[in-house]
Amino acid sequence: MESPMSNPIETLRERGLLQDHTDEASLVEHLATGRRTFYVGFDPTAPSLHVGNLAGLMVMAWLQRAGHRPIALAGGATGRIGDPSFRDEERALMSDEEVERNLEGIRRDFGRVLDMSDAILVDNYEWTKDVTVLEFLREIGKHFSVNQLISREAIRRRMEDREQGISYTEFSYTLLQAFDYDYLYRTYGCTLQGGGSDQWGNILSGVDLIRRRHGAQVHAITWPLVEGSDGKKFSKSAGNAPWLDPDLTSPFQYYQWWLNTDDRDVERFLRMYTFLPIEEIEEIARAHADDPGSRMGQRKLAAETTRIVHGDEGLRAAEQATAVLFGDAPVSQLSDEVLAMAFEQAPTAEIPRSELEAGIGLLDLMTRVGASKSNSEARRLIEQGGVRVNDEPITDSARVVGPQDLATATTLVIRVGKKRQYLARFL
RNA sequence: GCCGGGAUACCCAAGCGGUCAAAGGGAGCAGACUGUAAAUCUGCCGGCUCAGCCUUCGGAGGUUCGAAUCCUUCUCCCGGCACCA
Repeated sequence: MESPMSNPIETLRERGLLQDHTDEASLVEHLATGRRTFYVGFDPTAPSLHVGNLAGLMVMAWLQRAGHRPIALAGGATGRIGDPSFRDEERALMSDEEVERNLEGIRRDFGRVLDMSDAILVDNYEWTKDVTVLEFLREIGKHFSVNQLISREAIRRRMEDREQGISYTEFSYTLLQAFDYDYLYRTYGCTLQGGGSDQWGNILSGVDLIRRRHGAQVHAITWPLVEGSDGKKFSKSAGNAPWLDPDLTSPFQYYQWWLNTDDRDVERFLRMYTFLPIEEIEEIARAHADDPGSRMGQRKLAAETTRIVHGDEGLRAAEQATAVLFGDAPVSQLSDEVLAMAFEQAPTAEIPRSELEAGIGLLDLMTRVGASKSNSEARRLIEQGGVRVNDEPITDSARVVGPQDLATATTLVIRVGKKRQYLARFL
């Protein structure tokens, strides 16, 4: 923990974590003159947070380091509604069980990045579920002008889209979020809300609501929505954004994901996703530019981001697995123990030894290990020359593996392309 | 409730009786190049016991030698109108 900073806003700005904010002078002053409480909300739309949520966690961490108290809000209520902002489609409502299950995982994720001994964790379902419609309309709805709401870009876009439209439910989303801010203001003295830049409108709804109901000025900040230079690298739909939960994405896989960062994004991401001093980052960026082939920027980025989420232990495992699976040494020269370690980090399957003795079709094995979704896909990969067993390229899709193919006493490595590695262990 | 529009593979989107496992784009995957980059080029991209076969075009049924394409019906989405209050 660092000593409190007088101006965390400036820190966020130089970190590339600041997009919009309410009046800077009063916001800076506010943060400099006392320990404040702020909140950031997360929707429980998935069983874990992923790197797309990391910017928010980093902002929270910086503010926490500056001596302020974070409230992590899990959107159990709002998540049941669905935020229409900049979505082109009405979101499907999630079941209660699904929301509950997701909240569990998300709670754990906060602890990976924040110091939870000085943080508050809330679920807005708690204070929303018993509010009556009448009460809500009288106390909250009264303060909102529909004229204003429909002029908002996020909503207007949906209203103008003849194909989609917007339901009253989603239209009300911003009121609910404003209600959250109002509640946290009253209950915890929360005076700052942060969110991705798409949340700017929703956050301001809360700021306005609190001014109207309590005559108090509270604040808002947003950070930019992050995209890789190659487009939608961080979106879940791209299917490759790693989870923070090590059970869903191992530290090794997490590390590898960062290691594959585009050159153009390295410096920006070092600023956003690590706590390294700016000077050090600039130095790394310079060194990286001199010799991009060494990818020292990516290495540093991967190391730091992995450490933040998975700790020193996780980082060590990731680096060791990387050394093993991407090292120069033929896998057949590795010890069974070393491979077993990597085994913990890469996608794997355990298979009875007897099956190996009898001979297993490579297509079948690939599918079981997760290297392919189907035999057809496995066949294609082999025919395209993308598959190796240990270090041996395979071109025969009818190939059957047996005991002689083991790299070590119990393990065999299936490699697809240059980056994907799968282990099969025979016990 | 009525009228009209729509539902196609991961996403967008063609198709409108056979030549459709289904154009095109995006995403994704593999190969070449390389730095486990970027850009570019090439191939793949429903499944299978893979020169062939099987299952797909919201669900169910029907017409036809033959349907993603026609008919009936159901579900859901969108828009307009009406009704209720």
